[in-house]
Amino acid sequence: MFEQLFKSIQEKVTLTQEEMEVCKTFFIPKKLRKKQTLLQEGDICIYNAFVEKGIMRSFFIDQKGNEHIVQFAIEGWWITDLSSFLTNTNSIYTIEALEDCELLLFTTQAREALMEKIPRFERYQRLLLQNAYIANQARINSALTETAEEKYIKLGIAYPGIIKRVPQHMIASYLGLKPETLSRVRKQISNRM
Amino acid sequence: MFEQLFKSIQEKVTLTQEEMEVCKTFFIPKKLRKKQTLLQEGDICIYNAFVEKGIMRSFFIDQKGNEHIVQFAIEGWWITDLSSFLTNTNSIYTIEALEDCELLLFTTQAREALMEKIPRFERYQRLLLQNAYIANQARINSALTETAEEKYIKLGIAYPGIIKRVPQHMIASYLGLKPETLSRVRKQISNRM
DNA sequence: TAATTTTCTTGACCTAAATCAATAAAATTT
DNA sequence: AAATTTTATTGATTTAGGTCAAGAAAATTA
Repeated sequence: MFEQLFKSIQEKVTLTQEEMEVCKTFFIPKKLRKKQTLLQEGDICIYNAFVEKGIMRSFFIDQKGNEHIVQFAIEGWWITDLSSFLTNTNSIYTIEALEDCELLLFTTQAREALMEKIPRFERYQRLLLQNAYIANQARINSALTETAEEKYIKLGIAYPGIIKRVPQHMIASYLGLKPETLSRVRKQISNRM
Repeated sequence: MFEQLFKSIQEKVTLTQEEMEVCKTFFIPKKLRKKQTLLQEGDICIYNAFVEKGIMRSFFIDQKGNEHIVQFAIEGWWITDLSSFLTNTNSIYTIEALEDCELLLFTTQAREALMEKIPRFERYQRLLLQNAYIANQARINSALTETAEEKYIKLGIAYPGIIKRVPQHMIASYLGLKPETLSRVRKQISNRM
């Protein structure tokens, strides 16, 4: 149940066996079936969810009624509405399982308490936030500079696992493209090979 | 010299008079003339810069030779290449003064040391990172959902000071538009009023 | 204040991606 | 296995914003 989580933590900081045992008690294991939601738009996001198994997505609907996927999370990744989670405000995102999932839920309080108890855990959390920030920065630059084809190819290189496991129209949504456009982009790429 | 900085800190955490004095010793005051740079693309960004006076920008040039402004920073804001600063890697951004500026420079080491010495300062730093993350998230959503006109109007509402102080083609660059497009957008808006 | 550089505007035209519409193929559910 | 829903493809057309080019107005510098 905790393999992925400890793998993720040990990549960034070192915890003793004892600390890892303490750690476990702060997480709530939770199974979600495909299409079930962890968070509904408008609610306050009280969990940061670590994905042990399966794949999740967060998305929102804009004023024009278009759905936009904000993030995918596969095994070993965290997913939450960080803005809502950190500042206790209503979420604009919905978080949903795309496959049957096994999650480890981490509440705001558990997070505070565990950071208090295990200082190195705070470092882990800070590094996660840094990485999330850097990934977002890259995504802004991508949205501003790349063509549809470049975006798709780069995503395929960076996260081949996601492209294989997620319906194509959701990849399109994540990249800010229409499904028809992504279909055409893919055709063009394969025509050239 | 430190008014803006302490104002920024006190908005988020409370420091004693003594702590503020300690704080001061960790910053390097630096004046930059218009067009001078704090960071050149390719260098490692060793400073997080706080703007006491003036206005700074960070930008990069993409493969196609187009310049993209990543951030503006006016009085009371921080500017750096966070990715380079936090992970000690070569920067892809250049950071430049758009007006004569007074900065307070904060090195990686000073940051670590001050966070060690004044724990509440670590909280301030964490809150800054959170805010930066949330702002970036909003910017991605904006890039993905808004028209040129919406982007410009929202920027004007959120940061009227920036629109007034920065050349229009730089606003365009920040919004991911061409200067001609922004000029036309502005004409359309004023025609309707 | 003349010269240069930077900034902004406008027109004509182009293009990448969106939109609308129709099918077809897969996957799920009954 | 039939019915339904989800997913993907393809064609015709539109459109928001980009590109190219020229000129004017401001701001800087000499």
